[in-house]
Amino acid sequence: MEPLLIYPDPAPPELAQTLDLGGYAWKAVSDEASLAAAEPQGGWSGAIVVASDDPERAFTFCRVLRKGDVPLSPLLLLVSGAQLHELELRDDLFDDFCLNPFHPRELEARLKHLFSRAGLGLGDRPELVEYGDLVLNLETYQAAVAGKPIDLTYMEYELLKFLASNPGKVFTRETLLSRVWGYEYYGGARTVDVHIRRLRAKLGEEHANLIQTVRSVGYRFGQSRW
Amino acid sequence: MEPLLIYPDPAPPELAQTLDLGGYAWKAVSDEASLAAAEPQGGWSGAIVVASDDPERAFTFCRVLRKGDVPLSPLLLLVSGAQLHELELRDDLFDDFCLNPFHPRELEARLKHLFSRAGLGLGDRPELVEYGDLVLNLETYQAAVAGKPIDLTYMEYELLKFLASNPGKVFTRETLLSRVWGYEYYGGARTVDVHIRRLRAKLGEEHANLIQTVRSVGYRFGQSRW
DNA sequence: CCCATCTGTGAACGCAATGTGAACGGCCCC
DNA sequence: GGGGCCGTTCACATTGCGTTCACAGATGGG
Repeated sequence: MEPLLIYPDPAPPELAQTLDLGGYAWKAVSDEASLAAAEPQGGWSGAIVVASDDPERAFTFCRVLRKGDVPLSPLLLLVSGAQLHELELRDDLFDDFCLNPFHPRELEARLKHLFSRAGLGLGDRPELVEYGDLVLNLETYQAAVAGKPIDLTYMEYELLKFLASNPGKVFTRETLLSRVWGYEYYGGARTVDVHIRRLRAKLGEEHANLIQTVRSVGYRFGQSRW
Repeated sequence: MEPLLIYPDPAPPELAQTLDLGGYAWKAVSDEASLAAAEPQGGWSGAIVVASDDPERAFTFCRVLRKGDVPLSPLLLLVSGAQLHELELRDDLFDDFCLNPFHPRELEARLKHLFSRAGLGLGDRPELVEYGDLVLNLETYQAAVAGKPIDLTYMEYELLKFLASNPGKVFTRETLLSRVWGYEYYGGARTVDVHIRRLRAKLGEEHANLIQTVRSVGYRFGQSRW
């Protein structure tokens, strides 16, 4: 079996021990940069990301994994109990999570379950985000409105994807910066404005109202559902 | 949102309490036979099966759920730590599991994650403030009276939210200024009057009396308890 | 019934939040 | 190295709306 990818490097001793005892091959990496170099011949079989220490960096790492040429899955996240609330709105970043400190048997059970389900091929449906006339194809990074493809840059796409994945919800600029851009941001909340404006322009006059301004709060995609 | 199916009946008190506190609708059934009869109009939104007590029967129950006309998912399994090994080779019976006794926050996090993955963006029900015909959606910053959306500015919304969150209570203008506008706010008390007036106007003639003037004191939302 | 006080009302002002166009600078690919 | 792409930032225009004011109407006490 191909090795598991562990983040960070060095892996926590308990984790390393559990994996070793369970007979799993694994390799730890310290950051995104060393990902490619560390990748084994046959690729990774899955990943475990420990988020207890530095959640932001861990989430960023997950994001990189998910956006790779071959999205890495299954992805198991290790979080402390106090950080459970941080999982919200980040469900797309991982397949399962486990509380840290963990019970070795629980971790093993989750790994087995994940691999089993991955083998069932449940994940081979085309991943689409749809809302009204808008369609985002997550596999091909293409977007279309009313059947017509529109050309989005990377950031535009990511922003639209996030918004369209949570229709009706209002997000502050700060939230968008941290969830879409992925790092704590210093300065320029206006960056969001500009991207919103370009999105509206590319959506076309007819669909520009898909993104609404909520004054003094932020932006909202689509209509609320009552 | 459609209710969750719980097995067995009666549901364990901690589980019932956690679901109630989390705002989930649920219904417990005692066996496969009573499944059809208990099924709600819109079907189930998911299921939680407690396997701690009688694992065999619980797994049988899961099997029935999975083989129904409409396979029930997501399906969350509650197991005790000692039974983790029983999960093996049964991965197809459930989507996720949680150790029992469980931490309420972990259970909620797993539910949210499951719903999110299932693509039912409905996993997180909108947080609402309701009073009579009035509904405030805290996530979308939208308000509606008798089903009709009304357009509120930021301050109007905040003021109404505060009032509607404390129905029947009388607040002085000073209190409102400090609680809604902020403690450090130095402004004329008449500002409150103007916002109240605009709120009444937007609520419509029929519902303007939701906000009552208490002369020489302040304002009250909703009916007094006397 | 009158006056003091409180509240409702419409309009006006001014600031802060957002829209908009343009320019800068990093990055990658010819 | 140069040129295009794209994310970011800045300066300026615009708009929304929170606040204030003056006055009218309402209320209640004596």
